[in-house]
Amino acid sequence: MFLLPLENNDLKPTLRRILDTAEKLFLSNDYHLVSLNLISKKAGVSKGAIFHYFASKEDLALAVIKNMFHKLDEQYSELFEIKDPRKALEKFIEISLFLGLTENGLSRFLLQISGRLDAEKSKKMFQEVLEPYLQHIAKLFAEIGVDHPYYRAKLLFAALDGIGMYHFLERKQATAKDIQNYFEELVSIYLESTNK
Amino acid sequence: MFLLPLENNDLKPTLRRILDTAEKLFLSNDYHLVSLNLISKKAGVSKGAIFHYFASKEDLALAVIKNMFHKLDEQYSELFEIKDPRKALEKFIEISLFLGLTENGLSRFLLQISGRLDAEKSKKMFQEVLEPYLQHIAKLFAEIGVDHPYYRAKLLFAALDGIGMYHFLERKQATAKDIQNYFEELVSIYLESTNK
Amino acid sequence: MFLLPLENNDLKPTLRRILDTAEKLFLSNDYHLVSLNLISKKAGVSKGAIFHYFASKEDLALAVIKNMFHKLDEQYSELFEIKDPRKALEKFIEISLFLGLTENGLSRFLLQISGRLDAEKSKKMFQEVLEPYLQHIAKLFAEIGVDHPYYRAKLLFAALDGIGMYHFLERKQATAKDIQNYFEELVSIYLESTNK
Amino acid sequence: MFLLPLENNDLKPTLRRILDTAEKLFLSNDYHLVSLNLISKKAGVSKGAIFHYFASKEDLALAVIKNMFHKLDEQYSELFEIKDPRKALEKFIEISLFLGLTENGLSRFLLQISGRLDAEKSKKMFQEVLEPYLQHIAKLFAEIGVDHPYYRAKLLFAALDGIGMYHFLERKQATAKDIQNYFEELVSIYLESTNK
DNA sequence: AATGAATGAGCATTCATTCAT
DNA sequence: GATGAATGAATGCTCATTCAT
Repeated sequence: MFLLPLENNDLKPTLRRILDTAEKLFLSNDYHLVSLNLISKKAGVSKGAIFHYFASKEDLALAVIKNMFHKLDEQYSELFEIKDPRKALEKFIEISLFLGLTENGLSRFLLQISGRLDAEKSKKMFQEVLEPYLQHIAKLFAEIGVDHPYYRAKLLFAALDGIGMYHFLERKQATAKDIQNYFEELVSIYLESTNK
Repeated sequence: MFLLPLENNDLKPTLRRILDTAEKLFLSNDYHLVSLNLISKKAGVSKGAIFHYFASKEDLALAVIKNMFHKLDEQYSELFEIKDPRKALEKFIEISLFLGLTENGLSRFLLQISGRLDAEKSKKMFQEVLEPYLQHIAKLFAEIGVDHPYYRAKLLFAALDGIGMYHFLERKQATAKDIQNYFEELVSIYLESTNK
Repeated sequence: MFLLPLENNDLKPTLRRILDTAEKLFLSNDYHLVSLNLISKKAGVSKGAIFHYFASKEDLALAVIKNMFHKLDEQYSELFEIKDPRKALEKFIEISLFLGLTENGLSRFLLQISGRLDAEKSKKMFQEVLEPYLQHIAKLFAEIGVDHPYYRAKLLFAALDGIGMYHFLERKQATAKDIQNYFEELVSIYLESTNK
Repeated sequence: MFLLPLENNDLKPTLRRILDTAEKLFLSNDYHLVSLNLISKKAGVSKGAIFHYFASKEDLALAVIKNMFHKLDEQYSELFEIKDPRKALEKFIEISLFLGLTENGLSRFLLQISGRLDAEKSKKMFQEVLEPYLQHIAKLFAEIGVDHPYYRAKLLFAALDGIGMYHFLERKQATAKDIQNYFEELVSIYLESTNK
């Protein structure tokens, strides 16, 4: 959708295992608790192999983030085929809620990595991986006549990310009922309150 | 407001200095980068003194969180005097936006500590420090006739926390104009779309 | 003689052991082959203890160097009581030959540490530990009427250090005969060729 | 002059590049900072290629040393044509001063490699690369009637090497004036004080 | 002959924690 | 109450070396 396609199939098996293992571990644990030792052990490769492919742990983390957004692109690809902006936004909320509440580590991971980057790099990461999504959703909000479409898009993203975080804090798996209720509320308030 | 009062004045100066220093450092830096060594140096107390008052670093972090929410209580205390629920919610959004966008470290810190706690402890922390606020805001939403007041309250909190996080990722200080726009959108989204 | 006295007796036993062990190891082995692991093991202290006293391996190495020059000061202290500059120079050569040929690692160690320091620090180290000696010897050469006393002092130091290095390369312990011959040559050429 | 001729032209380009790159890097950096990775990258050959030609890093370093002394032979070759031993020695001092003060890495490199070799190998290296030069200069000293020609030769070498080392420590580029003064002093010290 | 992926031992350093004083 | 010396496990990272191709 927004990022260049990544030929996952071409990756060397060792690299493949490193990326997959790192992703799984980074998403569900604090960055500092995921040591390269742990990754190498779980991935069944030597620690040296990690450094053969990545210059540093930070580099690996960044690669994992990009890789994840590539995968997200596929999940969101069906949005493009929806012509009606209101329907497209509903679909976006539906997909995001599902992704955010089932696999809630991405925002947390992003936040933590950002805390280790300098301003320049963090901004760059934001613009590379998040801004394209934001722009797209803002355009849809503009089409349905929202006053500040970019601000509203950001608030929607914030709410979606935030909800995942709250469930993480509560250690409460969202039920189908929860998701249904969030969905109804979100659609009701973010999409219906347009023509003020 | 929601938490037991803490007799700050009674605190021993050493303890006082530890808590204040730890708070300042934890809020603006990654948990792992704030070593007890650093805290003890900046606070001008010995490392041993920290362990005299807290059983572990985690314990200190938890104490800092509680202490911060006590201070937040004061900031939100004026909410109580507002009778009109709609006005009270507007005030809440206004205060939270200001706090969240000027000093955005709290949610990040909470999230990071949570990542180090087991399910039981994280849930307990959530219920002690966040749930009371959520309940209060949910009650206000109920008063203005919202369908799922608790879900809406959570979505509002999520949006407010999330916005701070996005500005952190972007490394972009929110301008007065930004805050104004967020405020208008939030009010429009969360307060105007009541009577469906 | 040139450096402030160091109250060795006041040193904590742990620090004492670290310094002594590091000195012994650094003087007879390549810097990189002397790991902190090795030092801590041979000294019978924990690795952490080293970092309790020194911020880095480089810091420890620098401390060892200063410590050694303090000890050298004691060896050279008798020079001060000699009034006749020619006799003083002879004594200096005698002491230096003995020290340089029996314990020949100092120059090598100095050279290697210097290679790891930036220009500023290396120059500073030179001026702190070597320059005072050079100045003193240059003054003695001036007194006996040498044309370029500072250059000659440096050449004498260079010859004395260099001889130690050559014996190190040859792995040849200098015999009493060797020392006697070097002494005669040095005195003959550096002290007799004055009045050109 | 002293070493067997090396048919540089016959060397395979890969080997040629490895040797040249390694020499440049070893002469200006600490042995441990010059990794095979670095050499292979700078030389534009694979790491495996290095191991194709040399059994180990140490082996490569030794080869570089031999190669360098072959090149030095060319620099000193004009000495042979000088019949007057005093003139030959002056020429030797002049060349050595120039080489030692402009490119002072050789002695340091030799010393460092020696620190990693066992006694046997270091002695062998000394005898192969340095001893021939020493013998030659000692013979010249003998011709001008010096008492201990071999000791004096060694002291001259030591002074020449040592001077380079001092300039390295001081991080002070020798000026034309410095070289002139050193030259005058060295001639005065080592050549004028013959007839005791 | 030459590549470069992969290894694993080793390194300097960090840090929460303990404990004698 | 308070100090700070001492510990030792763990971490990110380097690097010479091996080996299948």
